[in-house]
Amino acid sequence: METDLPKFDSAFSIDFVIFGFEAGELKVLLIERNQEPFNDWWALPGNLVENNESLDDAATRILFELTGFRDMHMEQFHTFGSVNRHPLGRVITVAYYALIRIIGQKEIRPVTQYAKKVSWHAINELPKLAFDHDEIFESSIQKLRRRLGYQPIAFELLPEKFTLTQLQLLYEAILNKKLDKRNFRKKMLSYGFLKELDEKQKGVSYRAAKLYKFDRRKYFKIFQNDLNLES
Amino acid sequence: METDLPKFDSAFSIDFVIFGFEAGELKVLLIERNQEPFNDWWALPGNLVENNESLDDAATRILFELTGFRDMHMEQFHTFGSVNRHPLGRVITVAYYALIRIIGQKEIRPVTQYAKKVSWHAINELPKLAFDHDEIFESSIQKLRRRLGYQPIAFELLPEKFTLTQLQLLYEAILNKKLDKRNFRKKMLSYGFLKELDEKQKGVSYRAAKLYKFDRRKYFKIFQNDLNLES
DNA sequence: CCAAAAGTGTTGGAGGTACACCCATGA
DNA sequence: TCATGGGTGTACCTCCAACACTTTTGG
Repeated sequence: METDLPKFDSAFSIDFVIFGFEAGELKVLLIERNQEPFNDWWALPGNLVENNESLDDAATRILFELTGFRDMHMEQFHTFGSVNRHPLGRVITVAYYALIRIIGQKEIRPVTQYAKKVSWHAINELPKLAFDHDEIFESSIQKLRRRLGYQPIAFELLPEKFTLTQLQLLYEAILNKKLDKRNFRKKMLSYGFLKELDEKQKGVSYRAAKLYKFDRRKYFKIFQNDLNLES
Repeated sequence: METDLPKFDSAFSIDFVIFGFEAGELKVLLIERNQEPFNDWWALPGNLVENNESLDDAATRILFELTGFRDMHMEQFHTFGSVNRHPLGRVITVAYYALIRIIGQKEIRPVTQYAKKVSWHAINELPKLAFDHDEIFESSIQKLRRRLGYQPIAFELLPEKFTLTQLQLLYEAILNKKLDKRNFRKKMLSYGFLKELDEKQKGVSYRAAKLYKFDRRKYFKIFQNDLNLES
């Protein structure tokens, strides 16, 4: 066991639950650890926060180092600070979720020395994770579900142009339940922030669906701010 | 300026937004600092996390030290980690809100050496706060508003026996808007988790109102778990 | 022409909103 | 008896849920 972490008796880290949506399934990016403790286990990607960077800056940097992407939607959702969550010492971790568009860019650039492999895992078939990462994941999915109700996060996971069926499948994957097709479409379109394009799906061997775009400007015009959505 | 904080170039703290409800107003407990930086400023109470305690344990301890109360409802809501949020060095703070029943126990026991005074302030008349505490407060009230919709937090702020008008005033204070009396009562009673008592308000110079109790058991029977409340 | 998914309306019920007056009590 | 808040019902409307068939397209 090596202890190459600076100030390891009291360190901050950031751990990421990185969500992607592909083939109708919600997926999470995991790394296979290349280091004790939990060598060979799957874990959420993450790293330590440097002394001269804010949490959000650290999150941006770490996500870039891990995936090669910038400007992903990300948000802090909980901080985990049990004394013994890390066997080698005290590490408090701020958990973020990130939403990325898998489509088109399947190859995540290989990562730090901490990871042997990086790969997407369907959220219904996750392996047992290292540390307290099961708990972190569980917490992330609950937050995601809740925020789906009042923030336009679904569109961060879809390609720019998408069909209503894709959107519905994504909602179903996040909420983990079936929705009624007609009701779903009616409601989504009634909001007025989906822009119908003059374009159709390509390469399918059945009737091609219309493509839509999320109109962020209209969305924010309709919901001045997030909070106006409720009561 | 003294720097008596241990490991001050990278410390954790917990800051509290402690809410109370009194005289129809939502209030927050602030301390007047007795120390540089921000000597004489009002600030949110808080303290450093020790190395051998989890965040929630630290929160419980700190809240007890500050107020003399245990078993208050409290919950972490965000972690603030700008590099320069504390002028003397890097301090990452995990913000919690706590809900306490002011009624009957107006005297908060005097506090640490960090505070000259401790007092309740109506949330609409807050002074400018030290550090980034304005931002932390703002964030807390938004979380509180949202959680009011799906968690039984109002009852943590009211005395055990309360009138429907008190409950309504509390909702109005948190949501910062007027509600319709008849609709509010109808809806609250329709949930079925308020127990009407054979008792009335005392000491008022007008018709005394019926008292109610929150029936936690029924609440959890009705809403198996928090998440079932939505969609 | 077949397989596959796209696309489309109506109805009933629940719940939300708007709204105004009489009642009970203590001073 | 008066001032103060307590307590109550109805009508409308919006939104949600349930539900099945026809259309389009590529192979």
